[in-house]
Amino acid sequence: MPATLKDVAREAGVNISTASRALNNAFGINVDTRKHVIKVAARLNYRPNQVARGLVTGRSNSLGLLISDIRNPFFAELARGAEDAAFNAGCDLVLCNSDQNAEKQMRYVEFLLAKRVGGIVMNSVTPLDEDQQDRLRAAGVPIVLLNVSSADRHSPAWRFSSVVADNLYGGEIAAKYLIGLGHKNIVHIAGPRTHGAFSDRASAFLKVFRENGLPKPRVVFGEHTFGAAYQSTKQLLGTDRNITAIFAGNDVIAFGCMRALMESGIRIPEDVSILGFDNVEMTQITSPPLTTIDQPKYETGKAAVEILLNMISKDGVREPEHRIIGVHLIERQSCRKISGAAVQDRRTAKR
Amino acid sequence: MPATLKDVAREAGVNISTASRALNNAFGINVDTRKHVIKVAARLNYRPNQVARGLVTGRSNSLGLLISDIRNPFFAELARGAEDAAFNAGCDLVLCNSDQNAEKQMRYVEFLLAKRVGGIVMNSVTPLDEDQQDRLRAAGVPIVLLNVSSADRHSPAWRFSSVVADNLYGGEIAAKYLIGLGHKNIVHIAGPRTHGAFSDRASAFLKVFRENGLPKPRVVFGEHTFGAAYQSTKQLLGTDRNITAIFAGNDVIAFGCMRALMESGIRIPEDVSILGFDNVEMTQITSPPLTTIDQPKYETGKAAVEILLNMISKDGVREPEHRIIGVHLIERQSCRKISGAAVQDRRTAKR
DNA sequence: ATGAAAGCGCTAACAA
DNA sequence: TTGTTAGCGCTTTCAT
Repeated sequence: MPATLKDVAREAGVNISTASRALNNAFGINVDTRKHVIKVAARLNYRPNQVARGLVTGRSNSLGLLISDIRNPFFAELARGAEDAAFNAGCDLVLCNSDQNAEKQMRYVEFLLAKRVGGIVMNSVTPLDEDQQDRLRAAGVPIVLLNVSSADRHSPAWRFSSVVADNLYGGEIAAKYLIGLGHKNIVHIAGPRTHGAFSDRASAFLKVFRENGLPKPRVVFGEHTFGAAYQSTKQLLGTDRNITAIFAGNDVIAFGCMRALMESGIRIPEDVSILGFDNVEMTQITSPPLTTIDQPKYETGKAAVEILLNMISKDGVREPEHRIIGVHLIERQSCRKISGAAVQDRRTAKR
Repeated sequence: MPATLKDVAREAGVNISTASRALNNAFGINVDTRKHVIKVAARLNYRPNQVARGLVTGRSNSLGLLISDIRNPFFAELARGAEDAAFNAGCDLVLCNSDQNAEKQMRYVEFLLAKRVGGIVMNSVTPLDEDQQDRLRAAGVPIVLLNVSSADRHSPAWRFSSVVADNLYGGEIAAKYLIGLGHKNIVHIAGPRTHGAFSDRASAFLKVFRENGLPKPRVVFGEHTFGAAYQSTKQLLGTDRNITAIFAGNDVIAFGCMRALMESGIRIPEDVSILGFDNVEMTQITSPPLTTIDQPKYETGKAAVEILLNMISKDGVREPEHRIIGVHLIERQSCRKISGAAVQDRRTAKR
């Protein structure tokens, strides 16, 4: 239905390849011819068929973004950063929600591969088994991983690029902050243990206690959703009423905790302190505003597609690139000092 | 680099068209031949090139989703509904953030058209001028509009399909609810006036006052962002300290208002009541939990791509399809009764 | 049931 | 500077 290059060429009275050159402003073409062709193209409302172009050039100018769920505000921000970067480079972004489910994730990958996307930004690959990971690697498409575990990243088999927040450092400052506030009965409500970001935060968190000879806090792994966190907290409250602080694996989990606490008539931070992770926009408007650990989400998405684009351009075999995004504590009002405790001076600028 | 159909055919010792038939489980092919071809294809890790297939079949199995900003939780939910529906139909979704900017929106459309997407789900087209709208229509691609104004929808020139929340009814119940609670000094902080959803809510809201001979509430149009709403509210507070209720154009706006109120030491709902719109997940965890008007977001996105898919399948000229999604009040704790007022019994089940 | 051949819309040598 | 030609990887007549 739409006009083709052939139509333009015929209408302009030139050869199809001349028309192609005119429209792609290549060298070696008469200025007037070009002007004429362009005018004809405009009149016919010609739009170059990217599908056909992709077939011959072998490049598809589309990228895949494979995350667990766009409804998670963390991923929404990240996706926006990714999309902006892609758009600036003339690429489009195909959105895929895997729900962190290995089978679904793999189906999406196959899907993207079949579409011949130029590259894929995806959640950590850890839910995938060895076979699946091998197939991924064999596909030969540039891949940038998000939320990789540092453990994975140092494994010799690791050949993908990655961009991750400094979750180890984040877990560490979380522990130190809560300990510094004088809390003794702390629980860490984490996300799925298979998820690099959460496992790193948890292990670094625990490490601080271990290294200081402090009793090991309880850790509850689960889905990183509002509902799951709500349930976990409710359950926790049934067995232990002496908790004074909760370190949530991320802000959404923190929100779920807060909800459960509120419903049980427990005050924040008077009765229990809550510390989040991510610094999602909504943390500013909860009551009390959530103290949390900020990680630049938009920049993470942006960096991921920049690396991807970079890998695509130099399409030889390249060393994978790893980028670590810094995190820092944002003190708001959801954590309180236990009386008598010495508080460290690690106050951070409130943004 | 990846194996092609030709490779499979050669390796299997059959003609390329036989291989094609075998893989597409068409009729008229020997069962054993098929099995053999399939096995070879698997061994070679063959993945049919959708780009090439699209070129010959003329259909691209990708859809475009053009919204203002995925970071808006409303759109994130909607996008998820859209993506799920697309995936179930074997299509992929290209994500585009227009920032509700006409020029950017148009560039994205051109982009999607050049990719020969099968159809586009997009925000209302109202920021676009007549010329642009005509070009859109002329492109001949199925389009489903979101957030259309009812005014637009009844205009004879309107030839696009649409799915919209019942914003008129929403604005009406908002007004009646606040009036019923006894509020006299109400402000409506709306989104952009060019945006159908917001203009409908505002006009229906005002209509109730007009029809009841009540003084017209002030309406402030602006961006539908946290920051803009925060600013508007701050400004409002500078000029008028007697406000008792705010009807926010959507939940994100409501969050911005709440933040500004909190900072000014104004209590919700003791000093001022706040009513939102959308029933975003976070409304449950604000303090107090936000009373708001629910609209099914996931379903909206889902319905939009279903209509799109429907239009694509019957690719003749078809009557545009319009779907209206019901809304209803969710009473939580951000609105209070002004003493002495008669409260209507319009309590709705808390979900 | 299978093969041969044309062509989708475009780019990219190679000629002229 | 322009035209001719050969594909990119696939589907789809039309023969066989």
